[in-house]
Amino acid sequence: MTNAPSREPLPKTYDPSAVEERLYAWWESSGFFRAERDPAKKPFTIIQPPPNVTGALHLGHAARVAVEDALTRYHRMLGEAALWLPGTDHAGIATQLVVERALEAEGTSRLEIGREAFLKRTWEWVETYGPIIDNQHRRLGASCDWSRKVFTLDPGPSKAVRTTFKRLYDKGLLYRGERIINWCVGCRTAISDLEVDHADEDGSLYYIRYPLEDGSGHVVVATTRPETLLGDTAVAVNPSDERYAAMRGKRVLLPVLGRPLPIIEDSSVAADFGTGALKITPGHDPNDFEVGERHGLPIINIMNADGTLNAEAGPYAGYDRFDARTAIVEQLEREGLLEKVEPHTHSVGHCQRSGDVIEPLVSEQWFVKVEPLAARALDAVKDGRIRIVPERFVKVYTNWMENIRDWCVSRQLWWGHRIPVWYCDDCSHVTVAIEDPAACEQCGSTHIRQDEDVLDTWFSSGLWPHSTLGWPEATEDLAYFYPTSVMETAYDILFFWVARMVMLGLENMDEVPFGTVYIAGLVRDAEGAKMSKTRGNVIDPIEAIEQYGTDALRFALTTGTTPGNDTRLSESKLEAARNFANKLWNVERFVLASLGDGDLAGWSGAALPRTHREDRWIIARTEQTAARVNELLGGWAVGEAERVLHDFVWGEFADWYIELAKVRLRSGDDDPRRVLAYVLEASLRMLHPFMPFVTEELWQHLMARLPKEGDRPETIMLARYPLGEAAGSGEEGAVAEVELLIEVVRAIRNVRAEFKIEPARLLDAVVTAPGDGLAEEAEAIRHLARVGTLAFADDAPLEHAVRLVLPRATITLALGDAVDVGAERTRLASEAADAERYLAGLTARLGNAQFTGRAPEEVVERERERLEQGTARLERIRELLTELGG
RNA sequence: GGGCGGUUAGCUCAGUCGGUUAGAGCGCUGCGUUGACAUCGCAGAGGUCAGAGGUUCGAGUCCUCUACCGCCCA
Repeated sequence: MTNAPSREPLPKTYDPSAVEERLYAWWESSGFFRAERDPAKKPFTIIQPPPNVTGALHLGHAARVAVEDALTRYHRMLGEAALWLPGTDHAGIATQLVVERALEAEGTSRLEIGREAFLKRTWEWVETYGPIIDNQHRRLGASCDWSRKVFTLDPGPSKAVRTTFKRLYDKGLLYRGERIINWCVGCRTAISDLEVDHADEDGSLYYIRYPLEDGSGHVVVATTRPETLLGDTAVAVNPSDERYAAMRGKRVLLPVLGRPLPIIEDSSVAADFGTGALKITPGHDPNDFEVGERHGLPIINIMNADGTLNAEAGPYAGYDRFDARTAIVEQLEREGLLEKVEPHTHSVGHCQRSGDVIEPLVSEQWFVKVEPLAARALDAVKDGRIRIVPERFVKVYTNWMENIRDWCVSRQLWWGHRIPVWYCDDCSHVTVAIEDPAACEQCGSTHIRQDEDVLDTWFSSGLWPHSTLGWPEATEDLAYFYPTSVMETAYDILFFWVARMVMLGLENMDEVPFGTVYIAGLVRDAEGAKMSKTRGNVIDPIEAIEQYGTDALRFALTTGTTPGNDTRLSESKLEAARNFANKLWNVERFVLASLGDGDLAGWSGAALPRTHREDRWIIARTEQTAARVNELLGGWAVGEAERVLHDFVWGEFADWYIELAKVRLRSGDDDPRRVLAYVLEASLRMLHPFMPFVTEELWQHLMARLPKEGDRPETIMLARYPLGEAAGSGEEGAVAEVELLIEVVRAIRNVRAEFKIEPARLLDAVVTAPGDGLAEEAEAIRHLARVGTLAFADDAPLEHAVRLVLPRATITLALGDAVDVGAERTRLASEAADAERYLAGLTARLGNAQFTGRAPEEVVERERERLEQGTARLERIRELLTELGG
């Protein structure tokens, strides 16, 4: 693999497709991405949030990659041992559903082919689709260490899962119990509270009469789910509810089934909801389950795993849950037990994966007792060991941690980490082990069966920052790279993932998993809608890359964005980013063409020419930009750093320095050659983390033309990031002079545009300004503002001329007959009015003793200078008005 | 019900410690093929920083309230 740049001149426009795959292959095969442990270096570690192994990357992933890669490349260029560790997630439910769907299309099912064949089939699927993700990452330019890539089901992470399970079990933090859980009939598994999406839906509130057993009347209960009455084991009222005082101790008869139910009193019943009497169904409602526990009520489960009713439902056994509701309501109506039906909006839980309505039901599952884990996780954020960016998410995190409930971790799936628990048929002992046991640890019987279920996928991803580095083995990687530096992820998985990593990281490692959590926003389409396949507004990152280039996509996704806020991606943003890459390309084309054959020694900084103010100005601005960019990146403000770089490269270097340099090069001044090389090379390095491909390509071409100075690595990836330590200090004079020059040029161009002077016509000008600075820039002014004869004098004739009064200079432009004295007078009068208003404000401020006394010295000083300069300018405008007879 | 965010130019968004006459991209208007770039250049228009009150010498930025939009949790 060679990356020798061609000697051909660069094409007129940047063509990413001619560059990207070649450079990536070269980087990868050269081992530039590999992180080496080096005690002399500071480690910088990012563990990549593992995407679903069978999925495809979407723009959200692309945005994550853009930021993580930028941070990794930046820290690598700072000389740190930068590790970006890639991985994929087996994504239990999602993957199993995909394979089940494929089986369904073939007319079979997982139950038909059995567990072993199903798993074999799923592994085949993973092997087929898994590499897609990796290749998409390569297209995105991800500089991750492929040699360390991990999959959640690899032996290492699997052992980490089992080890964690056993440790938590031994500590009593993992238990098996009958609890009410969220059951998804589509996925046929329990899911955790977090995997349930709640949506308000229009339903009905049914008022049902439960006759009193003694025949003395009835109690009316209100419910949104009448079919669950089949599982009722009580009716409850609030003890302070006088309406029901007479019912105390009585029993009612359950409609349909005729089962007698006690009337119980529980303070959790809201007297103002419905009738104040509540049916209690401990087997199918989370609140009722708690009421049932308090009152020792029996639990009746009326439902099968597929959502049909079981034998407990009596006449309705075998009915689908929704059909049962209709049928039962009809029966109640027939029997006169349905008092009324009111429209009612209530919150209905749906499975995040399948969309099915969730059934709360009682089931035996494994739970993690999270309270003790959460307490430590809370402290880690409160005491600053973990910093969340942006800070407002601390509150969200804290609030969740403080109200946490036990985590149901068993899933009735086949795809995933099988629960490392074996039940003994002989003595019923439960054996929990890291290695598969051959016999019951208590009685030695070989009649043991492993738990059928697998663990929640988040259980394994919760271990990710340490399991990927080798835990539970005490590897050198773990010792060196843990705790990791930053975890970047979108806010939608703050609880799912970040919170669990903190809890489990602290539990296993006794140390936080990362120092910073960088919370990103979501990527939306141009209209602000969430991208989704059903909505059809998904932009495929690979298509965007093919159309605009990887650098453009990355730049468009991240520039001007801010952590935690959503961003919109549109064609126009992609175009703007592509144009910027092309601008950079053409800046280099100009620089290369300008280098000539002369001696360029000193270009890299040590011996740069620092005599001409223009050179001093752009060198200072380069340093200031670098300092600013480092400051911003230190505060994780990636988007703002990119904007600063964009504005510097385009708005200062290309628009002004290059245009000024052209003038000097034409007049035989060689100094700009080295300065151009220096500024461009530094710009490429500064931009490299964000636009890796175009900067590498241009850097290689540039380096081929420049004498070797200092350490020159093979790749820009390993070049040192500019720090801008000098920050342009001592160059304030040069900077101010060039800024004045720019003002003068702009002012003249403005007049040319206003008066519609054709470009070919040169204007004569007289400039009045203190000092020699502007006079030395005469050539620049003449060329950039298209001035013919340029004189510097204290005075100039006003006839057929326009006079521009700038804060630090006055320009008199000969315009011939185009000048209308009346219009000039009006223009100047309005400028004078503006200036007066401005000066009045300044005078008032400076006249205020509170201001001069309390404001910092430099602020007051600055205001004084403004007042002085503004006053001088106003005087000149007034003189001019007098001259014009105004 | 509790919490969080947003409201800044026609559109999409920046704006870190409170300190110029508030910025960028896109769009818009006018001019333009001067040897890096028309994926471009030059010039310009466009803002009561949602509203009200407060703190401060000074508020887009801090505090309180209100309105609308969005999200999270229950």
